[in-house]
Amino acid sequence: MPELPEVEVLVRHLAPLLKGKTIRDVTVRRAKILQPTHERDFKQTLTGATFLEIKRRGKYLLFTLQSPRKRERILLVGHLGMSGRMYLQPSAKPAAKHAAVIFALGKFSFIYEDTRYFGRLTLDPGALARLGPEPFAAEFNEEYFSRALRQSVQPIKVKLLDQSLVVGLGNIYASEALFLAGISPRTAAQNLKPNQVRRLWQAIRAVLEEAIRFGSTVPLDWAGAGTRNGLFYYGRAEQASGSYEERLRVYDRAGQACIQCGSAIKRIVQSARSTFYCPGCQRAKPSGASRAKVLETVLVK
DNA sequence: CACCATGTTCCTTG
DNA sequence: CCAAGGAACATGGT
Repeated sequence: MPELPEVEVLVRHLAPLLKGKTIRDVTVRRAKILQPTHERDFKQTLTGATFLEIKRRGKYLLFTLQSPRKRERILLVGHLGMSGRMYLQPSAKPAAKHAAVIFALGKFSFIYEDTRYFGRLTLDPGALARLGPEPFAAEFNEEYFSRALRQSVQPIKVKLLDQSLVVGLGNIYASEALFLAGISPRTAAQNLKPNQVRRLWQAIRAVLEEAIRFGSTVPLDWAGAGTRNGLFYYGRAEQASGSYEERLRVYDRAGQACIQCGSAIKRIVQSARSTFYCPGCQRAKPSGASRAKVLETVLVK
């Protein structure tokens, strides 16, 4: 369940539940998830340690723990990959089929589950060094963004997935941000006009912010079975469940009418991944005036 | 059976 | 050395 908003909401959910809790026992069912940390070190370091703080960096979860013996602090780095989940459940309940790591905390256990095992739960912070600025940080300003885009010939959609440019966007929110900004996903990054760069910069923050707000107000079933559970970006799944409005404007809506102009949403493949966009609102050569209307309304909220 | 899936890393190519 | 493209990772849903 990755992409920044989902991780942010998860971190806010977990923080009060984990703070102050001590790990009494560690069960590793899939050592692959710990790489490059070895299972032995992992267990030895974390058994007896107490959770102090839980934060987010990009799509990574950062757990700071207090070592039982030494004064040293421990940094546990988590990433959900494509299908990872984290939640607490009563210790008596048997762990899920794809539970990769189980931390016994006493009455409850903290579970890291991952069907496809693409995620990580490791003591190695190496991946963090390659990350670009946080989208809501001051370093991510228009000047920085514009300069970085000027150096790339890649299609803008592909470039937005590059976590060294800015962290947090994934395949869903990259398409959503481009729709809000009224920019074609095929445009080479370096060919964006200054006003497009500004709109995109605003749109990135707007989509992520909107999604965090949505995820914070929706009841989420973190540990339940099925395809949902904290996957609040699935607008259609939520709608099927009853009370939520559709939230995604273009993602996974190929063939449906654009909410802004009525054109049929298109699906194309870029870098072997699906991109969704509106051929009416996101033209390579912008001509009309009816663009970025939705962005305006999102910015106002 | 075929194709698709929220992500990142590694290898190859230019 | 760098940028870009694609395969690989592993499992499940449709």
